[in-house]
Amino acid sequence: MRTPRYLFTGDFAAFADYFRAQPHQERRFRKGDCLWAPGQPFQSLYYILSGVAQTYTAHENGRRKITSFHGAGTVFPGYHQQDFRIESAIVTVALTDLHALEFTKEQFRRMFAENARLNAQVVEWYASYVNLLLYEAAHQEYNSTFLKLCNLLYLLPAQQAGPDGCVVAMTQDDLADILCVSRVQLTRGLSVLRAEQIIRTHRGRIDILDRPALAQYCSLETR
Amino acid sequence: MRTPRYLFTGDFAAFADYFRAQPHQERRFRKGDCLWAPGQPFQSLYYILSGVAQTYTAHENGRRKITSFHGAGTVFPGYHQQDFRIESAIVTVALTDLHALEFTKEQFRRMFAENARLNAQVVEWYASYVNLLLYEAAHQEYNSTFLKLCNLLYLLPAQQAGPDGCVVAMTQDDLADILCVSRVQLTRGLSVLRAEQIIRTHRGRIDILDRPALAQYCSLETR
DNA sequence: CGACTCATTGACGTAGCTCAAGGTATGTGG
DNA sequence: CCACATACCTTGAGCTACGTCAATGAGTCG
Repeated sequence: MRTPRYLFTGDFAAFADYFRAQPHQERRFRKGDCLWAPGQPFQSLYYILSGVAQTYTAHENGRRKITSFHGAGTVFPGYHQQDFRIESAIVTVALTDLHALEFTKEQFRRMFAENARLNAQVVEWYASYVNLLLYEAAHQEYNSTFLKLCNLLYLLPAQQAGPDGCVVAMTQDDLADILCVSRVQLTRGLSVLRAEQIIRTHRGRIDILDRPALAQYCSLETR
Repeated sequence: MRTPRYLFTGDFAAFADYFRAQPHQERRFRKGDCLWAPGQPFQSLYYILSGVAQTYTAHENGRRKITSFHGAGTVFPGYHQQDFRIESAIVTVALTDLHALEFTKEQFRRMFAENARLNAQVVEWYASYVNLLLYEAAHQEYNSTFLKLCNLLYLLPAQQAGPDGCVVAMTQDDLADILCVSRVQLTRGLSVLRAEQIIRTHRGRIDILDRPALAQYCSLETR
């Protein structure tokens, strides 16, 4: 049974050749670029060939919530026809140089209509995104900051995880923006884990030294 | 541009005859029944003919988060093939007597594969659910309890809203479980709105007397 | 080597939680 | 129709987790 993931990669890898053969525009973004101008509903979809992007929602009070990360072999944002109010607050920014194929909604609609395997995969991708959001809205919501943090550190490197020695390469500011907690409170949680030799902290990076011990702190829903 | 909705109705109304003509099992639930035994991943999907169901996620600490409501003309849960860990914590309970068509995942898969209009609608439904969850996880997360409450009261009757005189028929306990706040704190918010003649409170019911005044309190994302 | 970003820790204020007590509708059985 | 039980609602008091503000230290880069 699948646990939530924050980094999406490879979901649409099987469609790489198909996508290249369809009408599209090839796009290259520099580290730090936005994939589209913020402030309006989605116009286009991107199939990422290489690089990683980060998606966050800007709040009118100035804060932001980082929702997810999107790497090679995935399509973002999710395909749909309706326009939602909240889309104008969603920003997707390249964390590295990024190479992608851009499709208009209409181009994607045509592929969706003609390719049954593709539309089945779109639905699976949505289900997976709903799973992440449900985990955050329904489960993490009731957890203390410290438990939220342990859960996040456990889930983030899940796809690459060995028994020990995995790495979370992210600033504490960004971790705080994923959990919607203050950077200060996040640091306090990290110091507890550091004191117990479960993690080592660095500038822009956290090493997870003892994943089994970390798992002990996590909620049942997470392990 | 669409704002989030908590009550899903009619999304699949156009498919009523189609669903009836496909292999299924007809089911009737009494008020208070669960649509499926909690504790395992989804096995079946339900097309609701009449009645309303409530979906919530049980937290291991004993609390629960009410996610959404599902009325006539909708399918729940969303169709997909993967099994997610969190599904075992999701409960859907009939709030009224309820009449539905039950489909196995396999039966639904066949309809999904053969009916292009249906699979397009499944995607639109998912997009709409993601919109609700993003609103809660990314926007409401940063709002104070009072602002959360105003936003909720504004959105709940949105589909039936006249300029004034609409009604939220729900106990304060349930409202608190939607927002993941304590019942006590919710009551305090209601007393503020009551003092300003914006609402009137009753047992199991809230009348919204002055919707424009309520809107003044809501966040930009909500109006 | 200076400037900038990122990380850490302490002091303090407050929103929201828990506990507790009492009030008010609604339903039920005699 | 009344007595009683059972929700549901309201308000107060005290505690605490977490946010803000502030000062300082530690990596990294041009």
